Amino acid sequence: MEITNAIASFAALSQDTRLKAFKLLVSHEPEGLPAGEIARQLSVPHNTMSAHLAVLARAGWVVSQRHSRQIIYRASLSHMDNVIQFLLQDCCAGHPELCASLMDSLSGCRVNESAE
Amino acid sequence: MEITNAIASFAALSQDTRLKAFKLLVSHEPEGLPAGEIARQLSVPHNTMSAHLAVLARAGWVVSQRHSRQIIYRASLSHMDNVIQFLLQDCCAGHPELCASLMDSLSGCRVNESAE
DNA sequence: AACCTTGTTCAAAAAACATTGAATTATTTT
DNA sequence: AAAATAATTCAATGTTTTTTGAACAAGGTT
Repeated sequence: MEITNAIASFAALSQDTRLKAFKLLVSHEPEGLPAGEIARQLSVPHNTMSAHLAVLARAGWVVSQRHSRQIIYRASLSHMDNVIQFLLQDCCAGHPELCASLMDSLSGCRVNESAE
Repeated sequence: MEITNAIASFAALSQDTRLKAFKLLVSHEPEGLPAGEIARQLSVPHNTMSAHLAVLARAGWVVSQRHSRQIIYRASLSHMDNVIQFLLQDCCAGHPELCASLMDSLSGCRVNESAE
């Protein structure tokens, strides 16, 4: 991930409505939600929400797909992965102990692993 | 991590000079760097850099400590851990497969692990 | 075709943020 | 105690972002 991309990604999540919208979409994976439903749930006017969703989409956090009259938004988990990788980049190299601690915190999610 | 805190954290990294400064500090762990040296390496005026470092510190990305005339800044790896946990929060629960892929990408950093 | 629903785009005003010259604080050296 | 060094704070300016009423576009329904 380029630094320009990372800046846009962080900027996108640095706003209350957008961060909430993204979290909402993460918790509604993989079905997604229509734009209007997101606006309703967050009590934000439609056009305001639309502008925020456009920012999230431009940054890569969400993807959208028209489904008859509605436009369904979904969180992009792979983008989240990319951003986390960007943060960890120059870190793991010199400091594997941070990665180890992160892996510990993630260990509750382990799936398809033989050893516990 | 509270959402207010997360917003401030993302806002702090959504600016070119600050993101570069943080990355620079990450790659200089655990010694850290004095404020002036950071400004010099990024070709930014001292006072501008000072303002940016204050934002990073307020958000929790960096910590500082006076050392005679200089103020040494260090990246806070634990804060980075917290932010990543915040992002993964409502995600792992329903979708362990993302965590699995993340763990795969982190596997190169494994340390103190018996099985490869 | 007229109408309703769902969403986006436009434009203009308000609010928040970035930048930097000048002044200030803290520490060491002479 | 004066000077030099390292860094922060202040204040003013310019830039960007956020918000929202109004207009527009696309897709269905009657």
